[in-house]
Amino acid sequence: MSKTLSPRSETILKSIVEQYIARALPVPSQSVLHNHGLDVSSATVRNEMMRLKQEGYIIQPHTSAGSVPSDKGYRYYVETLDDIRLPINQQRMINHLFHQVETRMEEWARLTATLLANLSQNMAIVATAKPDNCGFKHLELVSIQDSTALLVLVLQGAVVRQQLTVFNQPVSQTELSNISNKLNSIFAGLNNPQIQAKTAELNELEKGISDCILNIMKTEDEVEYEVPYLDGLQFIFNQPEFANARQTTTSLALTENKNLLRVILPDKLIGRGVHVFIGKENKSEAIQNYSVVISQYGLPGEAIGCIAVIGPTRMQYARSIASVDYLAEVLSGLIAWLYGRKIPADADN
Amino acid sequence: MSKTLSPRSETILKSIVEQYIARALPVPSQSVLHNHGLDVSSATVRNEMMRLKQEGYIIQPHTSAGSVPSDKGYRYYVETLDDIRLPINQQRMINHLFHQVETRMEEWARLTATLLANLSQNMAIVATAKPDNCGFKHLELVSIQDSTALLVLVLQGAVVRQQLTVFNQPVSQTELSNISNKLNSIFAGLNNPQIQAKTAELNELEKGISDCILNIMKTEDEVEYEVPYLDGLQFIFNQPEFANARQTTTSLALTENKNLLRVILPDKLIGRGVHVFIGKENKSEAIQNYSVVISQYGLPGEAIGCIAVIGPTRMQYARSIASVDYLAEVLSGLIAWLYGRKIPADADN
DNA sequence: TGTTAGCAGTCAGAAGGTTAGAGTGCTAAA
DNA sequence: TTTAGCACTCTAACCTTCTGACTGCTAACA
Repeated sequence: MSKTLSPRSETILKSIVEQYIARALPVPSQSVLHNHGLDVSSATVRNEMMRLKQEGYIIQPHTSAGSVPSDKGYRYYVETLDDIRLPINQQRMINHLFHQVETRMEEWARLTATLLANLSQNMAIVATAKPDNCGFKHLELVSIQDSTALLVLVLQGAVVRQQLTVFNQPVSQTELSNISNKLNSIFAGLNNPQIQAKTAELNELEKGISDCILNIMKTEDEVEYEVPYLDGLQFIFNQPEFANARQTTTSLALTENKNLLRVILPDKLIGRGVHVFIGKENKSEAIQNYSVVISQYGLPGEAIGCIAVIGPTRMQYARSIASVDYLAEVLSGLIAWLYGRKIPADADN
Repeated sequence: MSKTLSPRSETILKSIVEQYIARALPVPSQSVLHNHGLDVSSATVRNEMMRLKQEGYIIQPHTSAGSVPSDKGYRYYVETLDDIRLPINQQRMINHLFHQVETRMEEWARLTATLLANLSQNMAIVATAKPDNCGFKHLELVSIQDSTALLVLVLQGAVVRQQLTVFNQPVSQTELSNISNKLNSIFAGLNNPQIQAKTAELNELEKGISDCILNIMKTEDEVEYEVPYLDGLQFIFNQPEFANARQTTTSLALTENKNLLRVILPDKLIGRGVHVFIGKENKSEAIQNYSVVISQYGLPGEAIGCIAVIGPTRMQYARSIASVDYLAEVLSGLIAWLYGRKIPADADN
């Protein structure tokens, strides 16, 4: 899609994008000159800028103003970015922090969200990895009182779900243990339809429990992503461009909180790696003033989660891309480990 | 603390508070007249308002402006409120919704937060009920792969906690089951120090597991409240008084998200029922522009949670108080049921 | 053909001044 | 104690003016 610009044009565009990202003010030709050590006059830069404007890479807010990158300008900038790896010391810091919560899975997403938000200085969203087709692993019934029990269900991928179960008559812990033992041996490793097929051989009480299990598993299968972890909302609100657009921002970031993932996800994330959607490139109108840097993680075909950074189109793309990339790698490594798969070679250094 | 006002003064103050709550604009004497059918002239109202101002119930932003209630004015208003029960149809709606999630405990807090936010049209915080002294109930070890197991711990009050455990050598599911059976019979019903006393009689592998258990239980005991559920942030941001105070609001509501509970909780919540803290009455400076309507719920001495509404001092107190009151009752009923206690008589109609 | 100096032209935003009217505070009379 | 009436105050809206930051263009130059 990107016509190539001459090296000088590219330098100028790059300078404009970077200065605008840094200062959020239209960039005048003088500043471009000053920033990059181009050995030409501001008039020459102006000529080039005129061409960039004609080709749609930059926009002038008004006649006597400097230039602001357009979505197309940002796109060119992102495509010509190089060296977007996270600095080694930050990688080490991340590894260290993840090592500390290695055994507490529920912390993985939270930590990722916090790190991602702070690294990118933008809002971060982390959806936990969900098994594609969740299989039964283990059941436990713990008596809470006479006729109420806590059903604890462990599914594939170490997903734990609990639910209260109320019986018509009192059921002792011994009976509960017998039931769970029986169901554990019958259901081991099965998925929803397979379990459904087995329910014929159960008595009424067991049937009730298995219905409960099926219900939970069905819910798990239907949900596309878990409720995502969110962090760094404050970065969005502190952006100067949103100083007067409170309403818009608010409705985006908060009201839609729960379906935010649906909003930012494009129809299909094709292939692995980091994807960037700039402004109008987003399918959802609600975020066409924003950019999204997003990546899936996990084991394709087994468990897929996704992490993303959302910020103004004027965001630090290099930082965001590097952060998303690295954290997706780290999470993929953890998931692979959890599923007993080989950790990808580049995820553990 | 409240000196009583003459009936007419009270009517005027009430009118000012209510109009200011409704419109967020200083209330002129004319509007007071118009609002309440007082059979006097605006000059008379002005005289009364002058007295209210001198006694600190209302404030004038500037000489030629209408009146705005002070914290003291709001306080008087709240104390003289009557009939602050939730309408029956709303109560029924709430009961219905809770009935639908009765068995899914993790939904209780989320639903409460959503309801509270929407009923009060303000930000709602719900901290789940935490057992005072959490006792061991049940342990389960589920093999994840050769030398990794998922430890699922059920504590008193149907609290479920999970954690991965990594062993030095492979451990089979049979071995794991033996260990969990043994520990279950030894630890049943015990609390942290009691379990610690029993660890002498364990072998190394079991010791590792019990350390893990102790660790989780210790963490549970130390945490005062769980990470609270939050909803209705959008209501705060849409308040007109925060249109230009983005920074302040943001730092309050988002940055401090995690310790928000600590911020809003007064040093000691004495007694049951709903408490209201208006503006400067709050101990934490960060929320001295806000009002907090808060109530504990649960079983005193066994499991205590807390729910609160936070909004501008210009909030709909009647609605908020009624909502907090009723939802705390409903939650208390659920907790009582969970703990096998009698449901308080007034919580289930 | 590309580069540059120079300068006219444009426009946003700040600064300053004016005005309208909303609302009070006070006074004097009922 | 209440009220009419009026002077006074102060904000917010609306001008106008001014400044200076930048561009866009032209004509000369390499």
